[in-house]
Amino acid sequence: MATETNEPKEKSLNFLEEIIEESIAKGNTRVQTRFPPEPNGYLHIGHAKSICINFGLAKKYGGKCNLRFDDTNPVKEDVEYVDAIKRDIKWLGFDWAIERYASDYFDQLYDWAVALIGKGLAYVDDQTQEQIRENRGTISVPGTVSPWRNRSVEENLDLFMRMKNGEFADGAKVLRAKIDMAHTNMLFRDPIMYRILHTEHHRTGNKWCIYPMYDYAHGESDSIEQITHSICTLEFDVHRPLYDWFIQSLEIFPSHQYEFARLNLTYTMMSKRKLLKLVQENAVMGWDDPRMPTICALRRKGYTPASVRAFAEMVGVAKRDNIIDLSKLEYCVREDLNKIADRRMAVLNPLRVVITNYDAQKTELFSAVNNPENEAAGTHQIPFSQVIYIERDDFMEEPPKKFFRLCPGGEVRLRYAYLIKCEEVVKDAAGNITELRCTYDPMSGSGSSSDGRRVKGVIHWVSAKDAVEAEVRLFNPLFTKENPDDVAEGQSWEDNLNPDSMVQITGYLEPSLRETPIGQAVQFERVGYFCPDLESTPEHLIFNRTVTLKDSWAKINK
RNA sequence: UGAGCUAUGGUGUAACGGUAACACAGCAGAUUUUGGUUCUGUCGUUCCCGGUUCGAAUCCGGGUAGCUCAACCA
Repeated sequence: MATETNEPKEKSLNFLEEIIEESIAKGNTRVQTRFPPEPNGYLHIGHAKSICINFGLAKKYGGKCNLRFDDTNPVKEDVEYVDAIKRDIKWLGFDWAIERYASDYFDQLYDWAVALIGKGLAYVDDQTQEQIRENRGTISVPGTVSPWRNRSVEENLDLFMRMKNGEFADGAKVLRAKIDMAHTNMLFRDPIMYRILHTEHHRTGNKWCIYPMYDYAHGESDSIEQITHSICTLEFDVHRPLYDWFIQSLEIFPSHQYEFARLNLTYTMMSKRKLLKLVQENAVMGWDDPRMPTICALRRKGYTPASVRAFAEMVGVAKRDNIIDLSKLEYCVREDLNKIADRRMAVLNPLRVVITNYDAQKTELFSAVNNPENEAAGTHQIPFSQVIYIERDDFMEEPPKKFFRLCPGGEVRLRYAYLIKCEEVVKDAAGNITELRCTYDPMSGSGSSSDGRRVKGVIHWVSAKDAVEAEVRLFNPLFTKENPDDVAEGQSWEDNLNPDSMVQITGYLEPSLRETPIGQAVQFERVGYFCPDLESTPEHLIFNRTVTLKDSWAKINK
């Protein structure tokens, strides 16, 4: 009886899940991943994808995901970033098995370097940075061997120890792996393992003046933590052979690296280095400026963690370069907010309306549902009086044929309140509309009308004397270029900055909006989703636009 | 001009030799106390050329295009 078509369709696996399931099939049932940020900046939506992948995979296969800070370069790193990163991961809804730092492994890493020297696989090089660069060759021409490459094990051991002891200045010497200066993979041309940096480290202080490079530290850290699946982005693909080389040379736990394509979003800059520059040059208000793609900025704008997770799920995981429509992210946010956000009325571009046959002294309260999609959300009261504001866009003196809202002689429903009819348009000397004079149907309060007529147009409004004035910020993409990361040579991001990325206006809000908690988005009817800003106070409300509604009425104008 | 990675609708992601699917965007319509939400319909010669096969997005050969790599960054 049960037909095949009714069977729930099995969700297909992404390539990482396939790799894991294959290894499980071979008997390797343990799954251990890690999320390894460098604490040199704030996490952004691209990291959110990586977090969802790493924590998601671990959860799906009954494994664990570690948080490991890749803090091998003290000149760029800071505890400020460590704290922010932890906060953002938690906000996204994930928790790590253990928290580690590459710097926890500095002693072990040093011992392993000594072992590699002992095996004749590493040597101390006295060449200058420039000489090393020149002798590395290029992509098509082989490198040149260092004159120091054949030092004895004893001499290397002695020199490396003295490097550690602080006998040499920054840049005087480096420790290099001895591999192949003619290798087609540039990373195999005797990669640098340690450099001298007389810099205080945010965790180890002044204990070390030599610091391991990424290639030497990362795989080993994975190995120490017995990571089974070390997942990173595509640009690390060329590093994998070196990752394997160190692990094999050291004969330690064989972690493996797998690469996926990083997330790109239209009109969004994703390069951490460039984002830092935006902050440093005050092009934005800070890392959590609502125009930034950082997780803390999304939080400030009122995005929900669930919507970001849904987005990560929706974009999938693959190995080809991609650029995802920003509309996809916004869809995920709206989808979530549609279900949970309360509706409120707010007028952002006010037009004064006087209801001539309504008692000037009177105030009525109308009951409005908080969320038509969720009855349990309840209702709230909205004051109504003789003078109200409506949206300027909701009135047209000469309406096109399919315009359903207010026009001279026309009638609309004020949401939750009366039907009103426009009797007169008041203009100033310059011909600008300054006020509408309308009459209302006293019998139309509960959704009915005195004679059973119905109108097609329903508009939002606020009572002028009860309205709360608030700063409302409308955010648009920071960049006009579809892919701002991809700037031409010699061109800077400034050329692509959108001058209208932030528009600040004064809005008139219904009084209940005073009680909206910071960071919680509500829907302003027909306008979009907004949430109170961090800097909002009861005396001075600031609302940020979270995301717009689908703007289907705009096309009626064109 | 070396090596590696990747090619499926406007954008993403599936299909694992058997009639190319899902989502977003777009377009059209229905419902609606907001034109939102919800619902329905619609949109493709799988980068190219050749081969294997009854049958190819999938396998093989050869092209082409895009991306990555020449920090004492990660």
